[in-house]
Amino acid sequence: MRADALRNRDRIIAAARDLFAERGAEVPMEEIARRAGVGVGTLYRRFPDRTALHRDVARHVAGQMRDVAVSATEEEPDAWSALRRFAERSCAMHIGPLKPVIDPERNAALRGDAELEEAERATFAAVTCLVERAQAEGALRPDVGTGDVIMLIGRLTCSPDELPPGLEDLAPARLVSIMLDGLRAADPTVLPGAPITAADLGAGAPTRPSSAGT
Amino acid sequence: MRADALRNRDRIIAAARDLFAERGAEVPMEEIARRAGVGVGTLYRRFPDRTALHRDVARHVAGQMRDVAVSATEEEPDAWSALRRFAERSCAMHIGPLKPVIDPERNAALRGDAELEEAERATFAAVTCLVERAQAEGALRPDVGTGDVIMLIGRLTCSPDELPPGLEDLAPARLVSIMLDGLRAADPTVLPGAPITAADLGAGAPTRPSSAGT
Amino acid sequence: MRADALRNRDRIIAAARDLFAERGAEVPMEEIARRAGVGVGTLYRRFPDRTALHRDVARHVAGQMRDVAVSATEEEPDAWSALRRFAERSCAMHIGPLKPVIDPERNAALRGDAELEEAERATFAAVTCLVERAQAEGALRPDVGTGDVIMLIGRLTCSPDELPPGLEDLAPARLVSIMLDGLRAADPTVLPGAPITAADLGAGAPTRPSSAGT
Amino acid sequence: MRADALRNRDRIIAAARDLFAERGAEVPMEEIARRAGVGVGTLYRRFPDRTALHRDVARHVAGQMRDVAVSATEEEPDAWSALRRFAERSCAMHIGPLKPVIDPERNAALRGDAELEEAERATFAAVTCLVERAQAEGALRPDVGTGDVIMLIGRLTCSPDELPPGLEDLAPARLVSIMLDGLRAADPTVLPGAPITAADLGAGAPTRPSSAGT
DNA sequence: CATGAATGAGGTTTCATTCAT
DNA sequence: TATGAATGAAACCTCATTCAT
Repeated sequence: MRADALRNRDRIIAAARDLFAERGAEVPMEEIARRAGVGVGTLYRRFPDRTALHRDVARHVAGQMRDVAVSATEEEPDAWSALRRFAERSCAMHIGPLKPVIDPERNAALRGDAELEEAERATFAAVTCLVERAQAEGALRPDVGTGDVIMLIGRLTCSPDELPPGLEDLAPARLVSIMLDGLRAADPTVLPGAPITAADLGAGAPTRPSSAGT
Repeated sequence: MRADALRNRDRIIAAARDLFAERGAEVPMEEIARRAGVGVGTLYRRFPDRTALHRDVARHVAGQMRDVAVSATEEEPDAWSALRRFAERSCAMHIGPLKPVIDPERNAALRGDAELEEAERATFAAVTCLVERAQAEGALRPDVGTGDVIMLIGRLTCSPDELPPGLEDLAPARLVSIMLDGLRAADPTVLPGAPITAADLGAGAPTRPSSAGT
Repeated sequence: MRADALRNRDRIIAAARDLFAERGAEVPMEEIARRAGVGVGTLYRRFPDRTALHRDVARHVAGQMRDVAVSATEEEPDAWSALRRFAERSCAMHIGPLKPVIDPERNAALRGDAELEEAERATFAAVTCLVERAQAEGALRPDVGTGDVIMLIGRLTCSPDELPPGLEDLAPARLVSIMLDGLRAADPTVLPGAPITAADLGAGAPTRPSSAGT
Repeated sequence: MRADALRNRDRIIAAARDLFAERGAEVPMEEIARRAGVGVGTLYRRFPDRTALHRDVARHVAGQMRDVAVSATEEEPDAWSALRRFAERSCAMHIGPLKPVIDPERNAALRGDAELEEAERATFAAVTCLVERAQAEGALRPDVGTGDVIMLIGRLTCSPDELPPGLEDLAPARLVSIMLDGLRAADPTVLPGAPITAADLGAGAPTRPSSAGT
C-alpha cells in the first residue's frame, strides 16, 4: 500500500474512532471524511461500508486494549497497580461510548472476526491473570471476577463531551478511583450472585472460564 | 382530553421511553408509533415533533427520579439505605442509556424547560441532602459530592440489552453494590480534586452550590 | 388499500414498465417517480427497492402475456392465427427490451417467485398447445418447438425508440411477418439440433417437457 | 506507438467489446480495465472518456462487419450464400447487444464520426448489393429491402449469456435459419408497407437511397 | 379524531474522471 | 508510462413531517 494511502487510512480510523466516541456509531460518513481531511470517495475506497469501518476501528481499539493490558502486566510492580493502570488507560481511550461500535455483543457485524476476537481473548486473559494475582495478593476483593472488572471499566469510561465542562479530566479519574475503592478487599458488602467471568461476557472470551468462575 | 386520548398519550410516552433506552434518541418515529399501537399521525397530533416527545419523556423520567429520591428519603430509616435505594431504583429505570434524551446538558432542546428543571432541582436537592446526612452518619466517605454520586449512578445503569444474556438482573445489582462499597467510608484512597457538586452538573442544578462543594 | 394509493401503485408500475422498456432496467428511480407523477418516497413506500419494482413489473407483464396467450387461443379460429396474434400482441407490449427485467433467467431477483412462475407456466403451456395444434394443422413447420417460437418473439419485439424514426409501427410488423413466414411449413431448410422446448427456457417452464421436446 | 502500448490498446478494446455485449454500455470503467489487465489510469490514457471508448469499439466492430460483408461477397459462390454467411458471422459477433454502443442512432456520441460512417456505408452498400443480387437470383423474396435484412440480423443476434445454458451455440443458429427461411422466396405472405432500405436506418447509410427502396 | 399515504431533504454509496506516486 | 488513490457529482434509499381520507 502506498505511503500516502496508508497515512489516509490511519487518519480515517482515528477520525472515525473519535467521532464514534463523541457522537455515536451512526455519525454521517461525510463528517468522518471531513474530520479525516479526505473526500467521501476515499473513505469508501478503503472501507466499503460503515460496517467495514466499524470493524477496523474495533480491531484497532481492541488491539490497543490488549497492548495496555499486556504492558500494564509487564511493567507494574504488582497486580493491583497493573489493574489500576489498565482502568485508567481504558478510561483515557473512551472505551465506554465506543462499546456499541466495538463490542461484538452489540454490533452484529463484528461477530466471528478472528483478529478482533483474538485481541479480546488476549485482553481477557491478561485481565483474568491480573484479577487472580490481585486477589492472591489480597488487594482485590475475592468475590469479583474478570467480567465484573471489565464491565465496571466499560461503563465508567465515557467521552469527554458527556461530562460537565471543566470536569473532563477530573470526573473520570474520580469515578475510576471510587470504583477501585469498591473493588478493594477491605470490608466489602456481600454481592448478589457469583463473580462474573470473562466467559460470561461472550464471544471473544476464552471458551474455558478461568478458575475465577462460579 | 378524552380518556382514550389520554391513554394513547401514556402509551406513546412509555413506548418512546423504552425505545429511547433500547435503541437511542433517534429511533424512527414510525417505530415508536408502532410500539405504542397507534399510527404516526396520532403520534404527531400529540407531539408536534421529536423534540416535543423528548421533552415529555424527559419530564416523565425526571419526575420519576424525583419521586424515587423523595420516597427513599422519607421511607428509609437512614441516609445510606436511602442512597442505596435511590441507586437501585435509578438502575431499574435505565437512566444511563436515557441520558442523551433526558439530560439538558446533552439535549439542547430541553434547555430552559421549567417543569424539567424543577424536577431535576428537587432530585438534586434530595440527593444532596442524603449525601450530607450519610456523610454525617459516617456511612459515606466525606470526599465525594452529589455530583460524584449522580454521575456514578448514571453511568452504572444501562439498558438490559447492553448486558450479556442471563445477567440482565445480576450485573447491574453487582455493579451498583461494588460502586456503593467504593462510596463507603472505610479506608478510601485519596481522590483527585474536590467533590463534584450538584451545581457542577449544570442546568437543572441549584443556582447556589450546596455546602458539599469545595 | 386506499383508492388513491392503489391508483398511484398502478401509475408507478405503468411508468416503470415503460421506462424499463425504453431505457433499461437501471433507469433512475427518481425518473420513474417523476413519470408516474409521485415523489420518490411514495415509490419506495410501495416498492422497498428496485428489486421489488422489477418483481411487480415482471408479474404484471407475465400476467398480460398469459392473458394474451389464453385469449388468442380461445378467440382465434385456428392455432396459426392464434400464434400470429400472440406474436403481434407480444410485440406491441415490447417484450424484447423488457427481458432483462422480467426474465428470471436474467434477473436473479425473480427466481422462485411463485406468481411469476405460475404466469410463465401458463403462458408456456398455452403456447405449447398452440404450437402442437398448428403443427397438426400443417401450418407450422414440424421441426420447431415452443422455445424456438418464444425466443423468436422475444428477440423480434423491441421498444419504439430502438427503431428508425417513422418505422416504429411498420418495422415490427414486417419483422414479425417475415419471422412467421420462416415458421410456416412450406419448404423449410433443415435446422440444426432438436426443437427448443419450453423446458429449455428454464425456471418458469413446465417440469415435464411437452411431447414437442427432443 | 510502442508495441506494448499497442497491445494494451487492443486488449482494452477487446475487453470493452466483450463487457459491453455482456453487461451493457454502462459497465464500470474499472471493470473494463480489470478485464483488460491494466489499471484505470492506462485506460484513460488511451481513451479520454467512455465516449471515446464507445467510439473506438464502434469503429472496430463496424470495420469487422464491413470485412465480413465484403469477404462474404467475394468468396461465396452466390448472393444467397453470402447473405447467409454474413448473417451467421454477425451473429457470432454478438451484434445485437452491442447495438446501443455501436449504433449512431442510439448513441449520440457516435454521430458524425467519419471512420464509423464510412464502415457502415460500405457494409450497407455490400449488403444492398447482396440483397439485390439474391432477389435477382430468385433466392430472396422481392418485397424486402436492405433495412429489413439488417434489422432482422441485429435483433436475432445476442450475447451468449442471454441464452439458456446449453443452447449458446444452437439457439442462434436455429433462429438465424428460421429467419433466413422467412426471407426466402417461396410463397411468402404479403408484408405491410414498403421494403425498409438502408437509408431508412439512418446516419451511416448512403445519402441516396439505393434502388432497393420503393 | 385516527390513520396511513405522500413528500422531499439528507445521508449512503457508487463510479467517472483526475492526479500523485 | 503505468498504476491505483483521491475526488465529488449523482444515484440510491430512509425517515421526519405534512396532509388527504
